[in-house]
Formats: sequence, structure tokens, C-alpha cells
Amino acid sequence: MVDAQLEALSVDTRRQIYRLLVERPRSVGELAGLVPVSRPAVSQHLKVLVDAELATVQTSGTRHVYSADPEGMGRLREWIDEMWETALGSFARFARDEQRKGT
Amino acid sequence: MVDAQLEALSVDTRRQIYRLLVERPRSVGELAGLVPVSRPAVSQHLKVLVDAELATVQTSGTRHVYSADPEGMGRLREWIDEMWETALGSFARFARDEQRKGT
DNA sequence: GGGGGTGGTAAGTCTTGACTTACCGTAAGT
DNA sequence: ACTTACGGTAAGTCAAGACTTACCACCCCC
Repeated sequence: MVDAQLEALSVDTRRQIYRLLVERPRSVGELAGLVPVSRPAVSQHLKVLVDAELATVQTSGTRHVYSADPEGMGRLREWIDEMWETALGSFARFARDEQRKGT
Repeated sequence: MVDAQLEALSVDTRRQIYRLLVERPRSVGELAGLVPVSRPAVSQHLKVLVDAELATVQTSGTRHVYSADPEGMGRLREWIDEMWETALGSFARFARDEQRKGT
């Protein structure tokens, strides 16, 4: 379920682009000027972000403005929270057992 | 900062292993029996998880027991939360501007 | 309706890394 | 000491994907 989001955010360039979108919506050309890769590369990264529901497009004429989409990040956040909680629980249980062992 | 965590969790097999560790600590052999790859592959994945501070080892004799480490997941959680918040803020601002435009 | 500026797509290169088999070290039991 | 079980490491293969250049489609404005 969160596979797409995690995979999308695992690449540095794509993370940079996403951060820029989180600040504010931006056009493809603007992004290409802020990131050390070519414009086509930016386009490809944006496709991945959109597919992962981490970004949305707003096309007006030939100008495509991308913004951050709360949808995908929300799902990722819930997944992380779940992992975090159960990891903490498992950790506490483990610590208690270790303690018991020591007594 | 969260690069290591995101990259570690971007691979399906490694996510499976991590989920198993979140449930409870497990040995390498046990993990290898629960995941569709060879034992050396599991070892390599575990190394990545440990490097990302998503797991820790507890070696007793030749038996190595891995557990989920809250450290890395905590950092990832904070980062995600920050992204989530600012993305929501940016989204709200955008929605308001769109509204204003419509009036 | 041409020309400039927008951005997506195709094709090809090249690196990264997930996986395998084979091997080695080490600890525990007899 | 010999054996057996446990895991980490080396070396090699192979596919995925990040990037490039080149090209194409589109809309807008004169």
C-alpha cells in the first residue's frame, strides 16, 4: 500500500523535488532550474510522484503546475505511525523481559 | 538525514523483514525461512537495516537475534510529520487562493 | 498561420544494488 | 578434536531505473 510512496521518496533528486513542491506549487521549468538534473529527468520524477499520489498537476494551457498532494503523504504517515507504535511496544516488552532475566 | 531510512524501506523484501522484526525479535535463520530469498540475502538486508538504525543485533554465541530499533523509525516519523504538516498548510493556502480567485 | 516557449515521450547508456552460490569463521555439543 | 549449526563475506550475474539527448506535440500571441 505504501510501497509507491516509499519507493518514490527513496531517490534523493525526487526527495528534493518533493520538498520544493511542499513549500509551494511550481512549474516543471522552475523545478528544473532548482535541481541538478535536466528537465526531462524532472518530468520523469514528477510522473513517479503523481503516480504515488504525492503530487498533483494543475495544467493551464501548456503550463503545468505541480503541487504536493496530502493524499499519499497521509497514507505514508499512518503506516509509519503504526510501525512506530508497535516497534515501541515490542521494544518495551523486550526491555521488560531483559529486566526480568536480570533479577 | 532520513535518507538511510527511506532507502532501506524502499525495497519490498527489506520491508517484509522489518515488519517481522517489528512484531518480535528474530534470528537470521528464522527470517530466512519467512521470506522468499536466501539466507545471505537476508544477512545483507539486515546490514542495511542496522546501518539505517532501523534494527539492532543481540549476539549470544553464534546466534544473532535482530530486533527493531525505535531510533531510525523515530527520526523518519518526525520527518514525515514535518512534511505532512507543511504540505497540509501549503494545500490549505492554495485552496484559499483558488477560492478567492473564484469570487 | 508561423514562431517561441511550454512540457511530455523515445531511445540509449551506465550505474546501482538485489540476488545467487561458494566459502570461511566461530561457538557448542559429544 | 570432530562435527554440526549458525551467520557473515566474496564474487559474479542480471535487471531496474536514473539520467542524457533528440524529438514531438501543444498552446498562445503577433
